[in-house]
Amino acid sequence: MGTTQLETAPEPKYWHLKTVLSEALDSEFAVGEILPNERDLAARFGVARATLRQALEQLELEGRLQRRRGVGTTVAPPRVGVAVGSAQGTWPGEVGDAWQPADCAPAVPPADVARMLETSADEQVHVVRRTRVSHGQPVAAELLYVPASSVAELSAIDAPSGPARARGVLRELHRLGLEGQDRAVELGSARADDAKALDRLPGAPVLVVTTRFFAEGRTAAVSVATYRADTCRLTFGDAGGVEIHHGPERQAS
Amino acid sequence: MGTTQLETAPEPKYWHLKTVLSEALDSEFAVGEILPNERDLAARFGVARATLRQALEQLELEGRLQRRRGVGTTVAPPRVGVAVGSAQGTWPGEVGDAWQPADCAPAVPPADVARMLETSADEQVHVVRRTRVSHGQPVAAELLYVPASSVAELSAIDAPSGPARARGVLRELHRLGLEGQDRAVELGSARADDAKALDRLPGAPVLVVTTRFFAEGRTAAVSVATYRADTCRLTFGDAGGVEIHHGPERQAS
DNA sequence: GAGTGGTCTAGACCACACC
DNA sequence: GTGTGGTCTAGACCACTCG
Repeated sequence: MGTTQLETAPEPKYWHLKTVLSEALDSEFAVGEILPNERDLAARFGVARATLRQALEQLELEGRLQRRRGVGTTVAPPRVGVAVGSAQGTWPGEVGDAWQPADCAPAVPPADVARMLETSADEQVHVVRRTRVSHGQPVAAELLYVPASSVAELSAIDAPSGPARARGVLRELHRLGLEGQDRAVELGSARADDAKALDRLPGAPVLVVTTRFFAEGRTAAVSVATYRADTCRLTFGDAGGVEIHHGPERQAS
Repeated sequence: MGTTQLETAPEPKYWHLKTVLSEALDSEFAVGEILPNERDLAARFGVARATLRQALEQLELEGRLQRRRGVGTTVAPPRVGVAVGSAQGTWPGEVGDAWQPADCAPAVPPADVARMLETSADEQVHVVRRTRVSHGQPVAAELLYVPASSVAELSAIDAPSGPARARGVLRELHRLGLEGQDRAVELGSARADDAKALDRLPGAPVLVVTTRFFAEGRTAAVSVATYRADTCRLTFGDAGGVEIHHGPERQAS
């Protein structure tokens, strides 16, 4: 019989589906447009809904789609560039930083943070909650851990918690001379409280930026900021925040 | 593994399962240890395999587990800190960089890269492939795009492609004075070729680091590096690569 | 070959947004 | 209400690793 061409195509359906959808997004849909619902799309492509969802999940992970329960699936705008700090470093709350202090309360930090702060395992520190908004959307939630030793002059008259306390802690922190900082980025999944602040479901993928602030020869504060991974592109360096637009195509080739 | 009752829980099963498993990993398993297989685990927790898998996927995303087809699910070691470049910036291939040049070939860059390089949409550039190894494991794959105008003196005698060509392109690049660089980090999913280099399945979550190198008043080269998101923590700043341990890690039990 | 994780199906019900 | 995405089930078969 004729030579049958080597098939060699164990490419998963959802992967192929993702490619097809990705190309359709580029050519046939505008940003913000609503896609057909998952049941219709699955039927149209002749696959089970679960398979279709696997493709959609990948596209959402890459920031191409946005899905909202009760609403539908929409085409996401390009990721926004979010400046994550200049090389020289600044204290949280100094002029020009994009964070909005929300609250402050004493708490025992997680073990890994306590290790960086060199506090004992059960020692309370000031925890300042802040959020960051870009283009009208919340993009990040932060917990800033400040040991009492870093804000020794903090007025005992101020309220023990609340936004006023948060401002007081930041103000006292600025009295220290910032000697340097250290940053790390990794992938994580949103805890319930962060998910709420970011308007996502728990478990949503986030970029976790851990910053250590050095002053007086030790770690004076630690910031753990969680950014929405679907909508954010973190930018570093002197030109941080500059417009580097990624086209509709970045991964497929 | 006691049967938790506590209804009134709009908390999804897989989420609760993830919490239970996470705590079990902290207290009952050592790094590298093999977990029971998915069918047994699902039966033990009284859920469908798909639900159990949803919990495992999250834990893998957080770098707690490693799953390999045909082998099993193992407890992952803590993420390795990978230095992603100092603030002052260096050219790719200068002394001390952790990349291994693998290959070089001419190709037309993706549209977004072409935009940064300010080359025309169909103009070929040198594409240097490099890989990065840490602790014996491949952690990143890179494509470095170098327009011909940045390496004008490149000897026409050299081979048009291959490792020797890669070294030649890097050498010529160093003749330019590096004026600055610009970096962005975002979440992506591994293309087929990157997945192979990283020993992962296509679609695996990766951290994409895009670096723009400036020289002579323009963008002299662009690097797109994809890091394994499950095993890597990207570190920035002067103390890059320093040990900052995250998470409840357990060495042995 | 046996055992593993990866893919896929065809249903079901739930939580949420909007009318 | 209706319609959406989110969760869950109980199977099936495939691709891979290893003895």
